[in-house]
Amino acid sequence: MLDIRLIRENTDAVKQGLARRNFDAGVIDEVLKLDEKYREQRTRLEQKQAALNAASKAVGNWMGKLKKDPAAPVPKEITEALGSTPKGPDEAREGLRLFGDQISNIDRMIGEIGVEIDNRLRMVPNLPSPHTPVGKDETGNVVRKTWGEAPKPGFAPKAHWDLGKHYGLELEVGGRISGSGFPFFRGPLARLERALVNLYLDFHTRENGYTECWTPFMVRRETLVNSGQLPKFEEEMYQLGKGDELYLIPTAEVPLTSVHADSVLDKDHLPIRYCAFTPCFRREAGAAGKDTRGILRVHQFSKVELMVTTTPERSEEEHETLTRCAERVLELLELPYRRLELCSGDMGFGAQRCYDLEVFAIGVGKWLEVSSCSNFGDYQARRARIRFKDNDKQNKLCHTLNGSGLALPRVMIALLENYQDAEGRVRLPKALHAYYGKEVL
RNA sequence: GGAGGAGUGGCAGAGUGGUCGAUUGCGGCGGUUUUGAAAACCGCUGUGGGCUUCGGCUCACCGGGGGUUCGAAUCCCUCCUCCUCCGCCA
Repeated sequence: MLDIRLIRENTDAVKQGLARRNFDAGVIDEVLKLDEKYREQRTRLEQKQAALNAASKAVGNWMGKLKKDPAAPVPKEITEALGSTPKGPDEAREGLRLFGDQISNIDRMIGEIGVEIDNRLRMVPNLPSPHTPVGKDETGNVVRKTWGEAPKPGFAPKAHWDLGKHYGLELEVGGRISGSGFPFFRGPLARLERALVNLYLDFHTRENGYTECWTPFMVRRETLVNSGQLPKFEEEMYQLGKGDELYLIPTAEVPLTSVHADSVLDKDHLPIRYCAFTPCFRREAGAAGKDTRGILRVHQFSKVELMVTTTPERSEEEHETLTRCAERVLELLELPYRRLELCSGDMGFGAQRCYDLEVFAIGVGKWLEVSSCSNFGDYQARRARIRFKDNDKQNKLCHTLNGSGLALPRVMIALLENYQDAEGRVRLPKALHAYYGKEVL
């Protein structure tokens, strides 16, 4: 979430940033009003609390003295807290009890205001970086680079949903078992899935210095709040019932971001780079009917995720590096792609800057998003309390970044469609030969 | 699933109702000593928030939440996590 102090002190800049995201900044004024009230009451509470603490301490001393001298005077702390002089210790205790109740009431009220502020703040997206192009929606995205050429076969290329039938793409089976959007692969595609995962992980761990992680696929609600999926995207999430209160992860970003939640990291250990293979579960609630043929958009898919925790000074640089790591996978697979820089209006909730990688698949004739590389700045770190000890010995918030490296289904689509020949054979790129065990699918 | 035990500052580990935000050790920082280093000795060393005349003042935090009490690390309830043993099962 955003820094309340930033909102307080740079209100206009915050509002302008949010406006670039088409976010109604009205909630900012509400937050500011609540914040003012919060601080006002907090000061009041602390004064009373201090008086009570002093008086409570004095009670102990006083009782000790009373044992030796029944005429020991009432300590001034008690008189000050109560606003009057009690006749004896019993009256003092009774008075302090009431005083304490009063304090709890204020405390409760402050707590409620705090929750109100938090709830609102959690719904406010991150501010776009100054580098982020300004735009309303996906039409404002900017193509930063294009790599490779889409093959131009001398025949009409088939889409993967037709081609895939020969290689074990059995959507009806998945549908029967679980429902639509849960693909079932038998034989070649199942093996290709495994080959791709291995290639990705080997590449990122051996060449790019990422540490491989294996994470839980179900997480607590709190974990989703840390990385920003909740409370905003409740309807996207699969949740387990029967009192388990667990959610299926929509991406490995979720568990990976929480690895260092609530900790102060050693600056010398940064940046920390993790990669993890996990299945991802998404309801895709908002995207009904859009690009759903074949395995273009599914409820369960595999992905290798890259995640970096670093210092603010390094995050821009790490963002470029991370994006390059994802791009190089596409280059290894010799698939044509382009890098889009998302504009302010199209960026994900927590991102301050984001690149999407899209691969071109000739069967469907479309650019398909296979990776989204985001720099979250300190937005996630603030929620998850991920900090580092800086040279000046201050604890500061880390910056977090992540990106897919890569998502499987759409890469499979591109492999099938771009590498097909007139007879429907699919010749695999060199990098996959050893992993797949054959040169053709 | 059953029975026990434990969660305290960067780490280790005291503390069972008041003067404890917390003894001590290690680590870290600064200093004395030394040609330099080590050793020894001395001092400092948690986090988050509010107020501030920027000198400070103050509140909260001993796994999370709630309660008892004038007062809780300490007592009670509850949840979470870890460990040990038993059972069951990949």
